[in-house]
Amino acid sequence: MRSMNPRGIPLPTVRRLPFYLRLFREEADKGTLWLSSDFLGDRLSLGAIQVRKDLSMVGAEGRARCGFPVQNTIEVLSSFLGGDDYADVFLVGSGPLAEAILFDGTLFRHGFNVIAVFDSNPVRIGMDCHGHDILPMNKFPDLVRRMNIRLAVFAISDPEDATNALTAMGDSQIAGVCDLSGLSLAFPSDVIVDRDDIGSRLAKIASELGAGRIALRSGISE
Amino acid sequence: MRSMNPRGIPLPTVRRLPFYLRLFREEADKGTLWLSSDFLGDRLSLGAIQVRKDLSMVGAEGRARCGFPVQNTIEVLSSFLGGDDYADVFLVGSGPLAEAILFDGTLFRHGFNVIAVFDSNPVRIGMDCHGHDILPMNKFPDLVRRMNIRLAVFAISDPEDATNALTAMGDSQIAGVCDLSGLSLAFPSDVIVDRDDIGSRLAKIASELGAGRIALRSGISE
DNA sequence: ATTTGTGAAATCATTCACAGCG
DNA sequence: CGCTGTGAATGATTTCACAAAT
Repeated sequence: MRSMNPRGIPLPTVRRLPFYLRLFREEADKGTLWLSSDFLGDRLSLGAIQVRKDLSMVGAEGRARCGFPVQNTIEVLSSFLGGDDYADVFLVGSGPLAEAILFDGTLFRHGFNVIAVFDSNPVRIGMDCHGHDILPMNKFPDLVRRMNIRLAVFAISDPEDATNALTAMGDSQIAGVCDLSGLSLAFPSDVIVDRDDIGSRLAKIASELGAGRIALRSGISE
Repeated sequence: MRSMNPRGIPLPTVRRLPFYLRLFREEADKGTLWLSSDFLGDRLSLGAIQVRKDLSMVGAEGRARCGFPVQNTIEVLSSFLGGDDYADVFLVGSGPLAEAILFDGTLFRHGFNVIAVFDSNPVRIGMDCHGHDILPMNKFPDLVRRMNIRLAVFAISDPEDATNALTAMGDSQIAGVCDLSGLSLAFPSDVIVDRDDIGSRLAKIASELGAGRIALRSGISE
């Protein structure tokens, strides 16, 4: 029953981990002591086997007939997710999208902290963005180095402001960026970029649905 | 469990398509006539081979020594992405996240239209959300059916409001949901749900950095 | 009787190697 | 040459089948 997988955890698994953690925490608040992979899978629209594989990857152990112990699994998951030095992030952008990110606390709930907010638009510098002073982009590289920040969220959707901000980031030592701008910005090639936008997600869902229709027509069930 | 799509196009490919389309359109505005897979790959942090494979999947054809014809490829891509009946979507939620989505026009730029905005919080009903009347959730199922809507974006992050909204959606015929709430909501099992939040994306990036992993060329990810 | 745990198999996606064309 | 096109190889992830555990 002792499985270990130190490193080499599938990326899709890593992305699901925060969801498990939150669900475990929710249930902990209700006083639940055990959660089965079946229950977790139902709630997260995943197969039970996938859930068990994922949890076994980070060393979480369950018990036959009971499921996974809530408190212990929370510890395993949160230490895996939060136990590194990637928890502090910079937010680039201070517009509606950036505000939404700060406002709804998604990052915070995942154990990430927005340490500072930057913008390339001179008009916004010095203004307040949910309790953060908006800093000019030219301070970005130096602060990244001095505060040892590795991750940034990029949330400027105006193409011109975005390009300016990108230029300012170019010289920095930032290691990873989550780009929500929906633009095709040419980040330096040594930066790990994770691009996303809602349009592309909807395109994906639409495509999956298209499949459903075909499957129905050809009588392939499931 | 996971179905294939109409033309057997890999889901990750489908998610990259909108990014190609946007880039082609940008370059079209500049008067560019041809784009090489090399150029596209650089801009999107993808390998050139991946770009060619993706484009060939939707039937876009390039020309040796030149690349892909800008106008024609735009037509191929946009007809593939927009040429179905999934372009109209409902937006569930009217808070900061929902406003951000409407404001920065990400959906619109990808060929999706937000047709109506709903909320489960009685206080918000009838208020204005970027030009849309906020409708009560109890109208959701009927309007889904009558307007033949298949996709919804779920953007309520308050757990109680979210749960109420979900209940109201339960009876509807909605086929796919892009859930931005970051909550673990139990959508009906016949609904295709695309769950994601920024926290989970950062966790993924952090993991790539930490494990010193491949990261061959990271890019638009699933 | 259920529910976890896991190697093996299947599925899915990316990258390679090289053919073909302008 | 430079660049596209694609079957084959590789790699990654999910699912299966069943053993082990309580």
